[in-house]
Amino acid sequence: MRKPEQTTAITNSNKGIMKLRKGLWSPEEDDKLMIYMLRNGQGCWTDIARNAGLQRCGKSCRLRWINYLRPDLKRGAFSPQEEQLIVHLHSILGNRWSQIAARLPGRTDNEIKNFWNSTIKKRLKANNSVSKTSPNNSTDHETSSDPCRDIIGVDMFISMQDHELKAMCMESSFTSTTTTSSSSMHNNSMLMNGHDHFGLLPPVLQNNKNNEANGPSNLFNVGMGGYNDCGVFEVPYMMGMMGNDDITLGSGVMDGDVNANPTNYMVEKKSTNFNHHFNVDGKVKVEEVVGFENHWPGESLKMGEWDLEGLFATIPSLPYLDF
DNA sequence: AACTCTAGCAACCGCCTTTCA
DNA sequence: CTGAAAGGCGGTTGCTAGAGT
Repeated sequence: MRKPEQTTAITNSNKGIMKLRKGLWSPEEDDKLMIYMLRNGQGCWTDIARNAGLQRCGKSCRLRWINYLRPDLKRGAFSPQEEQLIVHLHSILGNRWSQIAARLPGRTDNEIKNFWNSTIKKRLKANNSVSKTSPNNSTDHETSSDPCRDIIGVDMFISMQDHELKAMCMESSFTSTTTTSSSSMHNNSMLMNGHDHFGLLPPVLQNNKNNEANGPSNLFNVGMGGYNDCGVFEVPYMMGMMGNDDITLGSGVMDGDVNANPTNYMVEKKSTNFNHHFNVDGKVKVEEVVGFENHWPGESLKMGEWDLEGLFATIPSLPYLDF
C-alpha cells in the first residue's frame, strides 16, 4: 500500500503544473470516482480523472475502479472451487492473470495474481519439499505433467470432476457472454437448462448467497438476463448489499421480447450507504452501473468482459461448452 | 507490553499494444 | 505511415494487521 499523501507534479497543457496524488485512495476520492462512473459511465480515463475532480492519473483511476470500486466485484476469500479453477486455468494459461480473471466472475487479475503469489505458490513450495523428503510420493502424480497436482495436491485436484468444472464454467459464462449478444445469451441459457440455475435463485443471487459464508459483501452484484426453462426471459437482478438493505432488488420476468433490453431497470437507492463509504442520491440505472449503456445488444461489455468462446476455441482441455 | 515476523493485498512501475490524429 | 497518447497487463513494492515470541 502507498501513502495517500504522495504527490507527483506533472505538466498539463491546459492547466499548467498539476499535482497528481499517489498512494492509497481516500474515501472521498472513492466517492468522487464512483459517483462519476455511475453517472457518466466508462470513457477516457484521463478525462474521468479530470472531470471527477480527482488529482489522479487516468491509469490510477482505472486501476481503482477495476480492482476495487467496480460494482460487480465479488468480495471475500476464494472458494475451493474458485481455487481449483484458478489452478487449472493457470496450468493452461500461465501467468495471464487477466485471462484467468475473465473466467472468474467478480474477481480481478490483481486479486488472482496476489492470491497465486501469496497462497498457491507457497503451497507449491510446501508440496515440493514434501515430495522431496517423502519417498512415498514418487507416484505417478509426481511425474504428471499437470502442475495443478503439484500445487494443490493430487487428491484435491482429482476430486474436482469434469462436470463440476464444467458447471463452474457455465455459471461463470452466464454473466459474461450474455452481454455480447442476445443469441449468445440464448445459447448460454440453453446450457443452463438442467442445471437448476433458474431454480430458487438466479445465478448471481446464488453467487451472493454462497458468498455470505465469506462475510458480508458491501457491493451489489449485477447480472444479466437469460431464458428460464419455460422459455421466459428473466431480467437482471440487482443484489442488495448484504445486511444493509441499501439497494432495492430489481428483478422481474419479461415475456416474449427477445431483444428487450434487460438492463433497463431502475434501482432505487434506499439509503446513502452505498459502498463502504459511498454516498449517492437518487436512482441509478443498471446500465450506468455496469458501464455498458449503448452496448446492448450486440456490443461487447467494457467491464468484466468474458471471452469464453475464445477460451474454448483455444483451450482444448476445456471442451465442455458447445458453442 | 514490546518487538519481530509474515501474510495479504493495494497500488505503482514499466513495458507492450492499441488507438487516433 | 508515423508518432503520441491511452489502455492493458504482469511484475514488483511496501504498508498494514495479526500472529508469534
